[in-house]
Amino acid sequence: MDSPSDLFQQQQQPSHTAFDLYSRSPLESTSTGPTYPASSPAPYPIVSPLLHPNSASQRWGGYRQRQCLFSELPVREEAREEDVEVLGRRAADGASQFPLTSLVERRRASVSGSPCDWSQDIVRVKRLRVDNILRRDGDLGRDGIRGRRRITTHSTQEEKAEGGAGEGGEEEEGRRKENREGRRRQRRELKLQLEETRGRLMELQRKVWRAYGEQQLEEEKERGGPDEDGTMDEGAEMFSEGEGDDCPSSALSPSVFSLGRKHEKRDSSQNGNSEDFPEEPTDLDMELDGGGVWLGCSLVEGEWENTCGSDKEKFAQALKQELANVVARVIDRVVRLYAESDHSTTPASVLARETSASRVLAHGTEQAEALPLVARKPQDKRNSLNQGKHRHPLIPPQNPSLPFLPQPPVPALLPPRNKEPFLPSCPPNPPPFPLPLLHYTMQHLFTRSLSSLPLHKDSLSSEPFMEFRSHNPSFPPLPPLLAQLNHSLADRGRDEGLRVGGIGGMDGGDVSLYLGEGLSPCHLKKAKLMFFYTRYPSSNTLKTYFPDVKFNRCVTSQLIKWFSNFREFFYIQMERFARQAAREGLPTSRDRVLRLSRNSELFRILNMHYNKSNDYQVPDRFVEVSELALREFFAAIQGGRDTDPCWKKSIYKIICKLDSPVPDSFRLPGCPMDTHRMV
DNA sequence: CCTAGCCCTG
DNA sequence: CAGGGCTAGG
Repeated sequence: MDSPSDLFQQQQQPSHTAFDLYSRSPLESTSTGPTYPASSPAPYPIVSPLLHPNSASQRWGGYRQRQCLFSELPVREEAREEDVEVLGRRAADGASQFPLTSLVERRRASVSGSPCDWSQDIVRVKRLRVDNILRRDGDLGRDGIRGRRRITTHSTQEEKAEGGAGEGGEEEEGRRKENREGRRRQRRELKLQLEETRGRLMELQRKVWRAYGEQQLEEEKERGGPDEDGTMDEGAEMFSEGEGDDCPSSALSPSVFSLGRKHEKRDSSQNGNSEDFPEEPTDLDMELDGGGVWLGCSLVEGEWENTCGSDKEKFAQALKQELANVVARVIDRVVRLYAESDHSTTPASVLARETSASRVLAHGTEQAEALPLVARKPQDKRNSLNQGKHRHPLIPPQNPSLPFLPQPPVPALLPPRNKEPFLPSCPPNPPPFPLPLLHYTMQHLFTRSLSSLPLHKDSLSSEPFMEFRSHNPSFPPLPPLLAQLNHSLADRGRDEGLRVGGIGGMDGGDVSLYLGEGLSPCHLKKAKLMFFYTRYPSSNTLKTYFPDVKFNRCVTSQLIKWFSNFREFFYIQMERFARQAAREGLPTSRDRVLRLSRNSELFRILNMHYNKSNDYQVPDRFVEVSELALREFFAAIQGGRDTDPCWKKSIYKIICKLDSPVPDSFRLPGCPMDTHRMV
């Protein structure tokens, strides 16, 4: 088993139903904090495994190391917000289309001739650091500054010294002088070592920076040179953001370090415990920067164990904060770099990313305004236009699920698609768009072993998944994954009682939701919701959108049969209401066409059938398609064509061309939920 | 021959 | 919604 699934296992708490999982999305739980995706590190589910030193984090060693390297590069605080923007855009630019791991590795390898260089440097630095700390501790111990054990030893020392003072004052004074001298020497040594360590770190960072910059430049050249409007090179930008200073030596003052330091200071001031930390800045205080360095870096177990209890807690706190921040930033950066490396785009993906991007841009005026000019590249011009049009953060600029609709055969009958299918379900708070992206990103990072989930690059190209936040593109629920991995569970899933036929109620979620094989009530529900988008799904589509189903002939034909039945019901209703309209005459039709409103009986019936629990916002497109079908039936009936035994076939032909892309959230196992409507 | 899709029935 | 018959198309 690869680590990803393990991580999921450790990370996820067992949940009763998929609905729980979906409804307990991080989006929802944090929806009150509008800016959290950018500034608040905590709630990323993906971060949590990192925060458990005993579990997943160990397995993340390699990753942590990378993260450490990234984090030490100059970063300004605002950069995070910018990253969020850029991340969104980049993601829309197709970030999700490639496995991130390969990029990271490629870049990593390209940083130096051999990857070992890095790790060896790091090891050296680490050793120096540990030495440093040990010496410092020793020094501190003698000074009685921190650590209870050290305090006691210190006091005993002092007692001894005082006892000696009674015997001979001069002798004592000399000894004290000696001590002072010794301490000074030691401090000097420490300083020197610190300088050396810093130097190495800088060198390391310089290497990284150079390598990345070069790599980026090369890539720029390859794809036709850097942007002409003076846009910063992304690679350089990545590591010099906000510093305006190419010199990596400024790397020692970025947020990572100051943050680590901040924590320590805050803690000491909170405790008011001057024994733990010196109040006035000393040379040692400077070393906290060094401490920051290794807060930013990985903390090896030995170091962890060496710290005493209270420090542990502080470190744990600081580490958590730091890790969360760093991970978020690193992911953002990697994604951005990664997206940047993708410049071959199909028209379709261009369209998709434009919609997603504009949506992202429209997601919050604050965020949109925070988007630095640097990030606005020429290719985003149209996005900017879009952004201008759809400035309101609550209003998505366009329903991305519709862009690929072929022109309907009777375009005149279809009113312009100006409605917002998800408008009612748009969140009152700015949608935390980076989260789904993060999730997907991390899935890309770690999903290789979860190949059963078709969340790979090609499957995300035309996806309006950002749009679908209300249906919670959170991590795939664990149960299906487990079920896929766990044969006994899957076997149980095959039990007759858990199959669709044997179950009545499914709306509250069912224990059999994700048992890996066969189709569950949840699958049925999902299929019905999918029908809102696609009336004629191919078996490939079905496989794509039911990743937790083990497909065989039987299951496939059952699913196809379901859709066949859905169509049947659909057409029956259309015909029925068309006939009724033909009988009764058109209702006060200003435009002399049959309209299908959401208040109509027909709509109610359709909604009742495909969306029984009414927890899903029926997309406008479905209403439009239904309306078109209704008109076609109506026209055929009025024209007397219904005498032809095959008269429906032409209508079917029309309708089957009106399938629209299914939202990405349907790719996740389980049932997509319009959670917003549930609130 | 297989499959998708429609139709009919229960 | 499932089962079965039927047909068209690959």
